[in-house]
Parts: sequence; structure tokens; C-alpha cells
Amino acid sequence: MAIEKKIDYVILGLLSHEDLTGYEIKKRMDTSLKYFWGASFGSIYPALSDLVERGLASKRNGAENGRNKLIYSITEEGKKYLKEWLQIPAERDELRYETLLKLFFGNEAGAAQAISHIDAFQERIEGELPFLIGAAETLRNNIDLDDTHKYYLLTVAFGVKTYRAYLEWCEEAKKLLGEENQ
Amino acid sequence: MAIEKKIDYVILGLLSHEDLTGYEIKKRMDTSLKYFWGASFGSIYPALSDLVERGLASKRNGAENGRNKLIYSITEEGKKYLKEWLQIPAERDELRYETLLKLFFGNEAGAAQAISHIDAFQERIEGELPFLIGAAETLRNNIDLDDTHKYYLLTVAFGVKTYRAYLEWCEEAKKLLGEENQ
DNA sequence: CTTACCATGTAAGGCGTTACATGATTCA
DNA sequence: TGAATCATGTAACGCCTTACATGGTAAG
Repeated sequence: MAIEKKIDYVILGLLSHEDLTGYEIKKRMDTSLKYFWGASFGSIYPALSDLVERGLASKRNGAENGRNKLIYSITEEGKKYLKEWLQIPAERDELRYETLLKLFFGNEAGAAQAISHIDAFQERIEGELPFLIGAAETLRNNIDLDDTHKYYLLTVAFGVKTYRAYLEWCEEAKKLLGEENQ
Repeated sequence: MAIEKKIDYVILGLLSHEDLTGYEIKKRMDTSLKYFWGASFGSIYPALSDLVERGLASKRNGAENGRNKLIYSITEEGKKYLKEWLQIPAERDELRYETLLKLFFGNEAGAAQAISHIDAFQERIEGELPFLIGAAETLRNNIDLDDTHKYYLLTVAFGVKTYRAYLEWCEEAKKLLGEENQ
């Protein structure tokens, strides 16, 4: 049917919570959505123009002290469009883990190499986990303040859960690889 | 530097284990690599031609009883190319979970809707998990038969670990959403 | 005999990234 | 005053999917 760009729904979803500039949308993606969705400026700005053209969002000038600023809002049609998408089942959940890929072919490079990939992965996860845990706590404490908090918490909890599983796996994986070296 | 197509490495990695046809490569991706990497015929066949052109793989005719068949092998240069890539750290691990996205904006559609997304996700994971567990067991029992088994097991173990975490999260998430309904 | 599977490939087009281009403001 | 951050946008290009096109074989 329609042009089914996921980025449209992501943006519309964010705008359904609050009015935002393109720059702010990018920031939300780099923080809140980071661990399950990503996008660059090069896709956000064109998508915003497109949404306005299709009547799903509106744009207003919000320049402050001469600083350039375009604030976007979701329209009624946009809300309808988003709601319709939310009703159909998710059909694509995908993972692209380069770390796993390198590990899968790890016998080519040997255990030491594989372990260093796991270490790098582990460090990254360990670095990000505290932020997720902090966010989960904040949300749990303010769960009734805003209707959106519960759903936000759901996704953060997903992040915490999977990140912890990743860390457990790192330890087990290194143990398995270590055995060979003895 | 070079054209850095991940699909090239995936194919080369598979060919480093055994000679394969394009069709078989696709099958491997739909089974062994499924839960952390994916590709379609439309990317596999052109990539294979390209690899041959670049001298990283070679092609031979393996037609059987009139059935069309092209068997690909990795070359020495291909092995070198793959090994080099295996040595540099993985830089992109990404998740694109539409389920999570729909949940993040779940307040627009309500708890019942959100729960049905979680249920669908849970069913899919529950359906795939036994296959992963079976694969892990087989690999664990034959760990010393082949050098590649250990690395394969590593990635399967990752799948098992994360899938179990997903299922735990599903229960918790539904509980959280259910509270509201009471 | 017909369905499922084996097998290869192309064309069109969608989607998104990287890099570039520009410029203001805030803070140390 | 220089770096970081705020802010918007375009152009080129890469990568991949979907759909199409074709045809053989195996199994029920």
C-alpha cells in the first residue's frame, strides 16, 4: 500500500509525546531509542519534510535569539496514521550483530582474537548498562506521573534484561574459549 | 578504503568452512545465522559474482543430472581478506525491534494492544527456542569433532541466552501492563 | 500431475548512511 | 578564542529487499 518507512512512525511516535525539532528527535534516538532503533540526520530531516507534505505533521518557526529552529507537531491525521500502524502486528524484528558474525567465523582467527572481540563487546555493554538501570529506576518511581512512562519503562526493562543476558553470555563464552588454551 | 560490504564477509566466512552454492548459502543464513544476520538472494548472487571478480572466491560448475549448479570456494586471497576483517574490532552491533518500537509508543493504542504485540513476540520466540536449544546440545556433544563447532556453539549459546531473557521480559512486561487493567 | 524444493539471476526502487556545507550560541 | 553544542539541510552513493523471470527435479 503506502510507503511504509519505519522512520516515519518513529518520528510520529516521538511527536505524539511532545513537539520537537529535528535535532531533538535525533537526540531522543541517540538516548531513549538507542538500544533498539537508530537513525541519522540524513534520514530524519527529509522524513520530516515528507511528513509535513503528507499532512501527518506540521511545522512552525520557533527561532530563539536568532537561532534557527523549526518545531514539529503531529496532526490529527498523523495520530490516526500512527494508531493504525500500532494495531498491525510487528513483522520484522532483526538483529545485526557484527560481533556475533566475527565470532561465528572465529576459528579462522583463533581463540585469542575471539576473546578480544568478546571483551570489547562486554566493555561496551557494561558501559551502557548503568544508564539503562538508572533510567528504569527513574521511570519506576514516576510511573503514574505520565501515561507514557509505563511504555517507556517496558522498553528500558527489555534493554536491562537483554544486556544482563549479554554479560552472562560473555563470561560463559570466554570460559569456553579459555578451556582450549589450557 | 575498500568496499566494506558485510555480506562479502558473511559469504567468505561460510565458504571458509565448506564449498557452497548460492542457494545453500541462503539456506545457511536462514538457519544458522538467522537470529543474528540475514540476507536475500538478491544480495547473495551479485555478491558472489563480485567476489569471484575480485579473486576472493572461485566458481566451478557442479551440475548434477542436468540440474544447474554453481559451486563456490574461497581462495587464498579470500582467506586473507576475511582474516584481516576478523582482526579489526566489530563496530556496529544493531537491533531493529519493531515490537519494541510499537511498545514504546504503546500509550497511543492502550494496554490490550501492547499485550497482543508482546504475545506475538513471545510466541515467535517460544517457537524458535527449541531449535536453538537442540542445536546447542548437538554442538556441545560434538565440540571436538570440528574446530568450527566451538565458535558456532558460541553464537547459538548467545541466541539461547537472549531468547530466554526475552521470554522472562515478556512475562514481566505483561504483568506490568496487567496491573493497570485491574 | 502437481506441489514443494532446488537453482540462478536481474531490475527497480526503497531506505538510509556518510560526508559535506553552513552558521549561531554557549561555556571554559 | 576555541571547542562543544545547537541547528538545518543536501548530494552522492551504497546496500539490500521485493518482485519478476526461468526452468529443472523429487516426492506424494
